[in-house]
Amino acid sequence: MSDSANYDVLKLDNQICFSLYACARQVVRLYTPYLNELGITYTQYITLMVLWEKGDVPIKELTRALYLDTGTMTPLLRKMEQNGLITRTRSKEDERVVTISLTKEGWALREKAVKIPSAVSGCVDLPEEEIVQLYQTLHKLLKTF
Amino acid sequence: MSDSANYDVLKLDNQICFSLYACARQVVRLYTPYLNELGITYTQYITLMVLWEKGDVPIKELTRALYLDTGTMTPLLRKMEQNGLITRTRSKEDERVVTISLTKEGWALREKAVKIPSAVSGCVDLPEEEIVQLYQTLHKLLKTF
DNA sequence: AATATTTATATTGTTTACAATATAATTGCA
DNA sequence: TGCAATTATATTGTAAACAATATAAATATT
Repeated sequence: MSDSANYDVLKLDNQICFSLYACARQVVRLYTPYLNELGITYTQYITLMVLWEKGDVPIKELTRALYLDTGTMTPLLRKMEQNGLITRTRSKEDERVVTISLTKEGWALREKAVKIPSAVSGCVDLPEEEIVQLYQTLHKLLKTF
Repeated sequence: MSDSANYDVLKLDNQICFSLYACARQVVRLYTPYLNELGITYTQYITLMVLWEKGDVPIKELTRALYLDTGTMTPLLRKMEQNGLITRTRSKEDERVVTISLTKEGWALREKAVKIPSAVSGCVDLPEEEIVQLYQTLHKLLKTF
């Protein structure tokens, strides 16, 4: 078998990782036109989701919730601050901690954003049952990391 | 309900897109240490997979197979060319077309890469059945794009 | 208390990722 | 034939994404 090693495992179609990777990018792309209307990117959108839900959040908690690196988070938050969506406040109890808060503009975007999920889910053509199953599996997988 | 609009749809946990996005990045990360040993990135890896399977491939076909943009593909291929993994040949029948071929080094990587899928799948802690289901759903979804 | 370790954030450098636009070759059609 | 669309690739500009490292504050340890 040395010569005719079975390379089937290296076929793209057999890679669950690739389908995850490609699907994720395509689905994010479905959001883009809606997010453009709000003047935000997808990563900014999910950051806002955490803030809308939890209020003031330390950067550390944001990176954990979004599975992102500080090297991604720092410039992202700088941009959002420039755009007037958030503010940074250094904690007084622990000077290392920087807490992110929404500005009035940041809160206001929520009203518009609330229409996005249903608009996008209309673009995903899968039976409800399968979506639920997908959702559950992905969450289970996510917890193993 | 105007005032107490239901913002639950904007919770991160309710976003199938987010779980896709986060899972994809985490799974890609599982590959990184193995790919580092081969001196390639994940995107280079999936590009190589197409080439290993199909031989000479026009750029157009690569972008289609990988769901990537030419703005991503061009610098990626330039890098792989610099690293001696591939060559570019402009087609004689159609001067617009550039065909990518593997060099000896590119082919040689296949021997080492063949061990990666099983190594990584050992890191994914999900029942076989659920993985199959996930795989099928993702492929179905991918075809809708 | 002094030092080592840990923790939270920031910085640097490299590689994606993609929209928008450009360019050049090919095809379609009036 | 001649010119308008189409097609394949490249370029530009912006924003992620992450490893590796740096920095400064807090905590633990001797």
